[in-house]
Amino acid sequence: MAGRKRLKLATFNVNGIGARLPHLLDWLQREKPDIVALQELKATDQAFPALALEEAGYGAIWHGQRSWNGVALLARGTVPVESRRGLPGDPGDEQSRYLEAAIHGIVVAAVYLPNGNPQPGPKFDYKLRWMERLAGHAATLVSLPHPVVIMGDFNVIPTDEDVYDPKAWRKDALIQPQVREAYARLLGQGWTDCLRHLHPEQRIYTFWDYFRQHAERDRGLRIDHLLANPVLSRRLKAAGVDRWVRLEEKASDHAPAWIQVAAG
DNA sequence: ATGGCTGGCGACGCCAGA
Repeated sequence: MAGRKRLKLATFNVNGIGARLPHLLDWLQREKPDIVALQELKATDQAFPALALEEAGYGAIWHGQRSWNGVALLARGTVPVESRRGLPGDPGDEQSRYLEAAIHGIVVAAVYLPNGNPQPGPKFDYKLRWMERLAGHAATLVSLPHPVVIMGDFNVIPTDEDVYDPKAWRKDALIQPQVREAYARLLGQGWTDCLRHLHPEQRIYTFWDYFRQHAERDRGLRIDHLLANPVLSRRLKAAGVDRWVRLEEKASDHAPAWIQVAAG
C-alpha cells in the first residue's frame, strides 16, 4: 500500500570487518537494513568479504586500507551505484574515509571522520581540515532535488547530552569546541540530525568503550550520526540504535544507528 | 589523574582507536 513501505538506513562502525563478520551477518539477518554504511574495515580491498555479503543478499562497494580506516556501502537486493570515492579537497589524502553512491533512489555518503587525538596536534589539525572539506562537499549535496543522507562515524559528541560524563571527556578531540562548532556549521547548511530530531529529550549512545563494563552500564557517547537533506527529512519516520549488537560477545565498540524513511 | 580494553600486524610488543 502506498505510504506503508519503508526503507531502513543504518551506519555501523565494525572495528575490523575481519573480526566482526559473524556479528555483521547476524545483524543483517535480524534487522534487514536496506542501506548500510560501514566504517573501520581495517582491511585491504582484497580482504573485503564481498562473497559472504552477497550470499547474505547484499551488494557492496568498498574502499579499504591496510590496518586502519576503510568504508563500505551495502545495498539489500541490489548493488550501489558509486558516485564518488574519497573526499574532494586534498589529493594527497591517502586515508579511506569517504564513499558515495546512489542506492534505492537515495544519494548515500558513508563517512569515517578522523578521531583527532591527541589534541592539540597534527592529528587534530587533520580532523578540522577534514571537517572543512566535508562541509565544502556537503554544501553541494544538501540542496540537490534528490534525497541525500550523510551517515557514519563522525567522531563528534555534538552536545553534553550526548556523553555520559562530559568532564571525563573534556580533553578529548571528540568534544572540543572547534569540533562541535564545525559540526554545527555543517548542520546549519540544512541537514537534519535524524536521531536527535526524532528523540530531542532522550539519552542516545552509539559507542561504549571497552573499559569498566561501560556497555553494560550504558556509559556511552553519541558519535555515529545520520544527516538527512530536506528532501529526505520530509520522509523520516523513525530512528534508533540497535544496542543489542554492542552487548554481544566480542562486539565492536559501536552499535548500528538507523533511520526508517518512507519509500520514495 | 590515570589506565583500563581491542584489532591488526606479525610473531613480541606496538600503534591506533575514542
